[in-house]
Amino acid sequence: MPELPEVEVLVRHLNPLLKRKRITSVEVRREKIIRPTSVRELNAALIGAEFGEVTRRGKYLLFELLRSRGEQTRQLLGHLGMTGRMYLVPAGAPLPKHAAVVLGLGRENFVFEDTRYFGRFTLDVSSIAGLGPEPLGEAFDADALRSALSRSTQAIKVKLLDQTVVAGVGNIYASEALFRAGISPRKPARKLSKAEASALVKSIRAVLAHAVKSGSTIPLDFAGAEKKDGLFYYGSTAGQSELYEERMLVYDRAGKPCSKCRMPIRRIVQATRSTYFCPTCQK
DNA sequence: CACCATGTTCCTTG
DNA sequence: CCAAGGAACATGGT
Repeated sequence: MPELPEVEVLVRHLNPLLKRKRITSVEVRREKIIRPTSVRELNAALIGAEFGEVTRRGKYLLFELLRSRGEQTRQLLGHLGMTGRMYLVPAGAPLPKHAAVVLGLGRENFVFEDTRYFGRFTLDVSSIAGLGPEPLGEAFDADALRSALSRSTQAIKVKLLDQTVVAGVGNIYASEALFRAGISPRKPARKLSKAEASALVKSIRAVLAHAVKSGSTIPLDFAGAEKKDGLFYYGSTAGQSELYEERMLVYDRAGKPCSKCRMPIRRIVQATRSTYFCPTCQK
């Protein structure tokens, strides 16, 4: 479940679990995931290093690697793609079918599992350089958003997925934020008024902050669960899945009544991806 | 078999 | 150089 809130909750979960743990082995089962880093480079950088802080930038996870005094510290960059998960399991526990990278930490293994293998686990941190502002940070305001959109004729929904405009909004929360702001997803980005940009900034912040708070509150089913593996995933149990979906006002709700006006929610396709909105509430 | 899926990157076209 | 559109990546669910 990887947009900014899911990554943020995962980072908060992993940080205390990984801190000060020493990496004793590295097993790369899918080389694509560490690209452009080689297995040799990854081994050299990781084996013998300890984890420092785990932080987040947009949808990326950043793992600080501490080495003994005098040696340079490096960073490891993680991205969950569409289906990535990261969790700790006891050493010797069976690995899932799509385990991409496994780090040995003594009595535990740190597993990066990714069914579709769209994720990343690499020493190449260059992709964070071009990211736009953090949506929950001070730099993200109506002026910043408007100037980022000023030359774009594309629909606002499509531009919200552009990580250089704002870092961390994905397909679910883009639809949710536009609904809360009362803005049509088809509105050309550069036509947003100052008032609309201001409302959109507020709704993006609210939607993301609320999701982080909910994710942090829900007892997530991480390592230790029996049948359902240990993972980061809101929908890992039926009850939690319902809680999660209830929070969505428009996403994946085509045909269901709008929470404000009861008209049916519509699904359209923009830039090959689904958008959900209320045609009467969103102009 | 068809279509859908939380994301990014690469290629082409204008 | 830039913006925009679309395919590619890979696997699984319905």
